[in-house]
Amino acid sequence: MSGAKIRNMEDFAAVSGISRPTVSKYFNNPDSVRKSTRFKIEAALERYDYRPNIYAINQNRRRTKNIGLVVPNLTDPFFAAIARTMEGLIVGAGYNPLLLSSHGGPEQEIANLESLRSIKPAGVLLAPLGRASWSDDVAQFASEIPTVLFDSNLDGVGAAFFGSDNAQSIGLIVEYLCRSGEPPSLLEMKTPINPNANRRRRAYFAAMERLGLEPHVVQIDGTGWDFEEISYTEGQRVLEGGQLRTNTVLCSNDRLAIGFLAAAYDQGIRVGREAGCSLRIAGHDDHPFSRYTCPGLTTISQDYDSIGARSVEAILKLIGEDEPSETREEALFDGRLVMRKSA
Amino acid sequence: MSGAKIRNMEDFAAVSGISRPTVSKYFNNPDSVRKSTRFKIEAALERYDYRPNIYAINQNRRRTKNIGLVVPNLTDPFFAAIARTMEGLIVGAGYNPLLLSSHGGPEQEIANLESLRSIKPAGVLLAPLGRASWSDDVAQFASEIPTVLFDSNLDGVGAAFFGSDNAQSIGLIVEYLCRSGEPPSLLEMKTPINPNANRRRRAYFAAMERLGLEPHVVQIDGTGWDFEEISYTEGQRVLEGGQLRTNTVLCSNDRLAIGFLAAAYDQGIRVGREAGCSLRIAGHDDHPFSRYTCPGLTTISQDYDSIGARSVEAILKLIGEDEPSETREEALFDGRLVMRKSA
DNA sequence: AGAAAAAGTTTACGCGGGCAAAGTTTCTGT
DNA sequence: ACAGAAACTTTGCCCGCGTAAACTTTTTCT
Repeated sequence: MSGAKIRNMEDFAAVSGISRPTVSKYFNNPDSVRKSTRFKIEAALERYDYRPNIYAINQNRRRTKNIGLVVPNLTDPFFAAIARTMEGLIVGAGYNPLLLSSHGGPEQEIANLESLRSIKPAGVLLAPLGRASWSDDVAQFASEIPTVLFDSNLDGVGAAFFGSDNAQSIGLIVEYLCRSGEPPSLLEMKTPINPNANRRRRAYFAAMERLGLEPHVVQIDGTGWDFEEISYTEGQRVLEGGQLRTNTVLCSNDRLAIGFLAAAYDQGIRVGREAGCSLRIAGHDDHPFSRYTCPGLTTISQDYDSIGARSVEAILKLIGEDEPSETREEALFDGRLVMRKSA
Repeated sequence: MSGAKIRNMEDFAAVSGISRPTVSKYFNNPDSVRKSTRFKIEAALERYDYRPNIYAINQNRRRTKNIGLVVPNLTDPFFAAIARTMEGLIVGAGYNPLLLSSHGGPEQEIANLESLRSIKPAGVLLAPLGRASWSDDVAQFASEIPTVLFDSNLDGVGAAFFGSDNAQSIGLIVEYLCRSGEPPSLLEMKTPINPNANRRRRAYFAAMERLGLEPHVVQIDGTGWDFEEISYTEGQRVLEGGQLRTNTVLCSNDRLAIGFLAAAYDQGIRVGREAGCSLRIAGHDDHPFSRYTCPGLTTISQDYDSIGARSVEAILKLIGEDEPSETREEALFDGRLVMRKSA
């Protein structure tokens, strides 16, 4: 790096021996200039390490190179993980991801979208809060800025949705549980935040019916996102009150299962499918921590990779199009049974 | 909202009946204008909902209102939690947080800083990777942009550092363990990524010495950030090989403890301080899941709130100053013993 | 080699606001 | 009521880059 101070593209163009408009062209697409000039510019780049001013660039562009990535709750390792993979894909496509967490509140979700709006993102990937979301506001946003939903759906909102096929995955684990032991009760929150919870309940009913068994749902009280705490506290009550009809419980998600597992442990109940165990617990989502619960949690692993990849793919395609296509793309991916020792 | 389209501050100034420079002043600080004009502007704001263009604003400002927040790994709930509290504080102070995760790699850490640099942040809050960090590059960055370090320190880098007092916290838990049972061995990774691990080892030695006991360290192999996996796998070896000198293990952090707990469970070892238990396990950090391990993990709760608050406070002060003060502020906060059933 | 095509250069303007200077109006305090 | 301070208005330039038009140079191809 030389001593001369490069303050802007003008200066940089001067030292590289290329005109400013051409330099500008280079930064927008290095391949759009002749090879020889590209080399000149890149040579200068090494000597002076100049970078175009992002704010000046974006002021004049309609579409920036930013892609918003909004998740309900980064504290939940599930979302942290999926956000991470999507971030990688976005960067790989030459865009700049902006990660925002709604921290479980619809106000924050809308605030995030508003804050993204002022950044003029090329597109937004949104995992909505679900039932708690202010759908109308989200829909309004999605109608103005290319938006793809993932994880949980809001009917008709956004240009596409990718998530898990709860019917398939719940069917899979219910069948497994019935095949290998007593049929499961379903443990869920009475007022679930996430619409997936409702889909899972319906899937549970369908699966049980298919097997000719009577479904049994245990609903626990509690609001908010502190799932483990809720199922830990309420789980003790469920266990003490003998609310379970069989020795098997399918929790609507792993975080509930983790709390329930702790509740069972505290009551001295041995969990697992081995001899000497009096309770089987299964979950759904394959939470990063589920591998290290005691015993390891049998669960469903969602196909994060596909969901992430397809979502990013869709938003990129959407960005590329001039006018939004009329059809809303929707795809559900199969879950995979992860057998551990809890059930 | 009226029909007239407001395209810029000029238009908005017109409809609000105030001159553009004064409107500009208002947006920079609503209290800097007379009350009557503020009302006029705010009235217009309700009718037209105009927002200044962020890019145009930042292009001309020396210091933007952005504060970078870089953590080593958002997948780690510990950092997710602390990032969340800091985000709140930053927003509360009228700044705009930009959350970035280094995903455990020094390249990504530097890439994050570089990407922040081009955004011209007012300041940056950085929890460095630690030993893995490219210190020189980080130091270079910190010398150009107001930077405050937290969680793990890099000597002399940045204007301030806030973290936990490992000497105090490790002393506390070692004393508790010795008082309540057999003295602990220390379980840690052979090549820890985080410099806190080294401080904790030294603190362990010091505490044991103070109590007139002989320290005993068990170092396990493994690289990367997949702590649970490492201690789960290696923990089995440790337990089988009888590498423990007593029935008590202090893990360098909760994530290691979680893996080790799972390893013990798999071997049929009952963990806890109750009768019938043959192993006590303690951790450090009070990981969000430590409450739901089986049994609940006895650990040290770091004073996140203070660390977060002081870090944000420091960066705001730093931003406010014209010239950086010469002295590097450094403060360590006490940990709190969290007693659960594992030890 | 000659001509068309491709790429680069000059020149000029615009984006949406920050900011400074000079002048005008409105608000304080006595 | 009046002076001085405070706040506001006008005017005008600047930031750093995108981009268009008109023209010149280089490349490519028959």
